[in-house]
Amino acid sequence: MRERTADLLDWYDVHARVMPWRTSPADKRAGTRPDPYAVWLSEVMLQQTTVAAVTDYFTRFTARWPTVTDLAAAEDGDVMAEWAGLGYYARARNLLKCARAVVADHGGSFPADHAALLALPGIGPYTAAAISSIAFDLPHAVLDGNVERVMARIYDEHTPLPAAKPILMTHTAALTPSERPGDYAQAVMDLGATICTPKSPACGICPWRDPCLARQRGTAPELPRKTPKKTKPVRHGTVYVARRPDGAYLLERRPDRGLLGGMLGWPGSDWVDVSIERPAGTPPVDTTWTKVQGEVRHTFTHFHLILTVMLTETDAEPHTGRFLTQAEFGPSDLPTVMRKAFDLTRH
DNA sequence: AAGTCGGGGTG
DNA sequence: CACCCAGACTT
Repeated sequence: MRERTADLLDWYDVHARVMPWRTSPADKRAGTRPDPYAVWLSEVMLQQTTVAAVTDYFTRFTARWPTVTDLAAAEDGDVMAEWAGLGYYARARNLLKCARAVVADHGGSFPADHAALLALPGIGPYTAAAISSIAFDLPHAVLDGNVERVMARIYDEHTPLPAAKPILMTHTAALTPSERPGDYAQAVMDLGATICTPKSPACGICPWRDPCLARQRGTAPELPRKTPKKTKPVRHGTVYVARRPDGAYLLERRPDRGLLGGMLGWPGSDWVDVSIERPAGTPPVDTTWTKVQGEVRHTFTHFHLILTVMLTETDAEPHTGRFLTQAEFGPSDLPTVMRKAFDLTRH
């Protein structure tokens, strides 16, 4: 299989997808080097997130903060607001920590060293290997969901994930070339995203069609095997949307730890598993509240949520949170579940 | 090893 | 509806 790496790189030379953060093989041959800041920022955004969802966020971030030094100097709230809607908000908090560590400890340049990268906040095994190989041409192997699927298929590996990870890592590490390790990594991921897809893989046009054991044995569509997941429970809660006559809204900053950490949100009850009656919590302002018609339905990683939305217009002093003026806040600054609650009040 | 942590696209 | 995704971090 080792000699097949060249076939994949040849395929990548022709079929590499164009992305705003990517340096094409042709540009690299002409002497262009990838920007480690762009590689890092894109790889963090791409953690468990699709290319389509990331593209606009990447463009806005690099326009607003062109270098890691610019980002390190940004206000926390501005970065969280710019990240709003992309999800996994710990990434945004760690993004700032990492940028500030690069400035404070590495002179404002990302270290060209796998161990040093791995020590930075928000950079785990995948992202450290991705930056090492893509930005610095260091021969480290990346193992993401795409690579797992491609390796499980070409080696017809039936051990279920995540137990199979070490085996699959051994396979892709053995295939990673000392020349163009970053292009190899991106090529396998492109292959997984466009040809070796989870369902109905396009084996007929795959550059690894001939050596692929799963294609030979007809097992490709059922690989990789995974240990079954638990079903998501349903939780209920209530949020309170208070609007002041001047158009300001009552919001609170959620604690850094936990769900939607560091993001703005509406005050409200805890979110609890299905109960006899829905949790109402304590209204943040003593006034008359009106139940908004309908409800908010939203699904997080490990539970479904149904929210009751209460609405009022008041200029009374709140017990919690702070009224943010129209200049200080827009609905796009909110995580999606909170934006859904806002939208419900506007119907 | 298992649980926490978003959101959108796909079938 | 469930599944998938260029995973990291905590316990």
